[in-house]
Amino acid sequence: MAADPSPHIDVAEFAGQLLFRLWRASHTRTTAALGSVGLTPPLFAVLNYLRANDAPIQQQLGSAMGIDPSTMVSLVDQLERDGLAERRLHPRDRRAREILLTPKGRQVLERARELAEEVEGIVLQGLSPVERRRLMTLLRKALAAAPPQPPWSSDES
Amino acid sequence: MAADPSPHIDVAEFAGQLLFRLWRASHTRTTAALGSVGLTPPLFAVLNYLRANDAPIQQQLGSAMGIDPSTMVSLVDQLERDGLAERRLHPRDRRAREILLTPKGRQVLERARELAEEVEGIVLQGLSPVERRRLMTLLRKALAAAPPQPPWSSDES
DNA sequence: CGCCAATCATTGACGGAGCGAACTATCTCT
DNA sequence: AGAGATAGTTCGCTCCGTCAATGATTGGCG
Repeated sequence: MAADPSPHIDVAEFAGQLLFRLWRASHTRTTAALGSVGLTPPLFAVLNYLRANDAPIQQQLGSAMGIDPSTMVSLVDQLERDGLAERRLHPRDRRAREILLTPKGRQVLERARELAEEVEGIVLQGLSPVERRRLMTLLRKALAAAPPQPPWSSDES
Repeated sequence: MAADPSPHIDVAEFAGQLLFRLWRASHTRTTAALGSVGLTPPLFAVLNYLRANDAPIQQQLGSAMGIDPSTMVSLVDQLERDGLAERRLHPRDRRAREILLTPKGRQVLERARELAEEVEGIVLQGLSPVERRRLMTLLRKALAAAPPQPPWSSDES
């Protein structure tokens, strides 16, 4: 914490770089941890969304989390194949499929969430509980005010 | 900040997800902005490293930023092709190549840094200057304490 | 003085992931 | 009933990163 203790830890100067590095640190470990319950970060993100929002259709799922519809197909396929979620015909719109968490999906998700929390604890071990909360708050605030995104797809976690 | 104001802004609960989303917001715009000077985020990151560290060899470059050596080859290739950097034989170790910024590389980089700052201003527009600094500080602190990474490669920005 | 393991850079093959376009079925609106 | 929009799906393309193998070079150790 003095002048420049370690020569080759270049101080990343831009927020994007810092965000990326810390995300990557988190992502690597999260991927490993989730693997033990058969999940990947994107699947985990989808399950979390399903946990909070009841029976969304795929399109909602996708646009809410910035995932391309065609990518969402394979994600839901995987969840269905593993018995963690299932498609159900929408009662009023036969084009749409509601996505539902299965009991097994709920169980696996809860376990996965514990694992994710552990990982988070490790990744943020340099911060006190107060600082962690501050960080989350700042991230959320920035995100809420950030101009909206063109549709994307991808990782999460 | 009350109960649940907007239904489909799911509050991402995990730090990893927040980091990812904000990074993605930054990354998309950074990519677009850097494109106007012929750069990509990884190239930009490498140039920044060269700006701060004089004449590193490729292996230093790679390991310092967590980029796979084989990936680094093509990155340096691009920089060399565009005349932004060049390889030079290491005076003492003929296996190694020192990477050097060219004058043109310096110019382009400075311009790119201005662009990156603009993007940062947009992405973090929801935060006051004080909050931005706080965010950066927290990110740096977390990163410094985070357990080291297995070698990776990839984006940055 | 000469091998031997380790290291740097580079290449090529492989696999995975995301994206855009095209297609079917269905809805909505008039 | 017809026109245009929308949900989901499929397919192919392309880009990127990873891994193992290779060639040149170094440094250590008999």
